[in-house]
Amino acid sequence: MADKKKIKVLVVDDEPSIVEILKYNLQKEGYEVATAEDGLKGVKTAIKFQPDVILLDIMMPNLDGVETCLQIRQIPELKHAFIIFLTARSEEYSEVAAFDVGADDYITKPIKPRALMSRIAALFRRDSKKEKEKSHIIIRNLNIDRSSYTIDKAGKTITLPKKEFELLYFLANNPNVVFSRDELLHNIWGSDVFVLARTVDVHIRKVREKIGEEYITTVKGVGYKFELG
Amino acid sequence: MADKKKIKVLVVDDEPSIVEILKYNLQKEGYEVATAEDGLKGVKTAIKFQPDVILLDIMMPNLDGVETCLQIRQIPELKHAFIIFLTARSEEYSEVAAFDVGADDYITKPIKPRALMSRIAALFRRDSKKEKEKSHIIIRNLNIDRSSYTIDKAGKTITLPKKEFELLYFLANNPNVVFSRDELLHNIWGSDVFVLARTVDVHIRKVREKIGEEYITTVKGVGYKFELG
DNA sequence: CTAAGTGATTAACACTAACTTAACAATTGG
DNA sequence: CCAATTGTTAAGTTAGTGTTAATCACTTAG
Repeated sequence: MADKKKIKVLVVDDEPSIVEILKYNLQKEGYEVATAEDGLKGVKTAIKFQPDVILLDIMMPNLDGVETCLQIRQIPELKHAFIIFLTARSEEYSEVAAFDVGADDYITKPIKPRALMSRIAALFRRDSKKEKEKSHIIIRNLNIDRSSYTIDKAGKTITLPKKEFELLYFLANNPNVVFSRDELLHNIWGSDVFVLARTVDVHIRKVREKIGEEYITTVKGVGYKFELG
Repeated sequence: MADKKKIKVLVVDDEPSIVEILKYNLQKEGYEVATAEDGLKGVKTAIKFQPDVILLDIMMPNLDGVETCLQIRQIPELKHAFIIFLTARSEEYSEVAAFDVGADDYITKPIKPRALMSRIAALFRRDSKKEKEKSHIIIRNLNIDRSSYTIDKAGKTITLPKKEFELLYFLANNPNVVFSRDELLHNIWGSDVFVLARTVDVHIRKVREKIGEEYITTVKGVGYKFELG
């Protein structure tokens, strides 16, 4: 949950309807979207926008997809952007040419938004197994297990709701460090969520209720910390 | 699962003679073989060919083995491919770097084809053993049998449809680990199928209906897990 | 070939835990 | 002692899940 950073997608297509459909769906999924209507503008926009993913129509005025891709691949900052071609039909020619110029994937029209969304999501999915292995803290007599959202304490297993768990997990990961309510909100809720700072208090209260009062201490005027020793 | 299907091996090396030797030997052993002459082409070929094993020369033009490996590991469909590095001499550096970027094994030149063949074979023997051992799980009072898609519970035998069974089977194989709907979709449905995440809910519902409510628990905002204890 | 059946997926609506807010009580430190 | 800060409780709201049913794709029986 730490990476709240929005993934940027650039859509380059000369058909406004397709651009709109893609833009709508991408934004709905939480991506930051920029668009361009031809290859030339696509390259310019890419330089400024620094996208993580570029969707390129093959057939466009000014610069076609293949040429555009070539140019984009010249730009050092965009070398590692993921380029996906959109092709009208599965022309064997296009497919081969696309990979030759450095495309990473291609999709044939008509585009099924859901399939495309899930394909893009897959690109950025982290290896969940590895993540899960790392996510286990043993501190004092608590056994905090991220993979199951549970706390083991003296043989008893307690399951916490998401926010409560994240809160305890975050504090336990940084023991003896005091965090203000705002810092906690920023780290756990994310930077684009606006809730009252005192909401934290209520969650602290519930965590204390469930695991005991002796772990999280209040530093008046500052915030909370996980107590070691 | 893919017992009968040919195992696909991709050889990436810039020395044609080595490529030929490996190709010949691999084909003789019954593998399906593709080749590429540098890292860049290797990545592209890997995407199309979807190999199970990738043999990567460390020193190559365009992209060296380490970089190639990194790129390949980015691709979701190739995350679980076995990557074996081929190194000129046993350079300490190479070995460390190779494993750091996600290599599964490495072999020093000069290559002895027979040794390599048996090592590749071993990879899949190991894997298939795991599969076989786990084709039958006994957990809590459930007796989950993959070969017949049935669950035995207190003497009663319940047969589940495929998806429902796979879902229960997967969760039971990783007890106490919470999986998001997306993770379940990718692990059970596969990475190239696009269904709504909430489809999982319906299957969960049906499994619960058939085996009882006490096994699979919901972690709200996260996903589902198989409950132990 | 059609009918009936099974399973998968989607969509719609119902429901509830979790989250947020607000209001008031308790406590802390100056 | 009093102002500020935090604790606590409870009520309101929402997001997430449960559940049912309709639809679709496939298979099977007649």
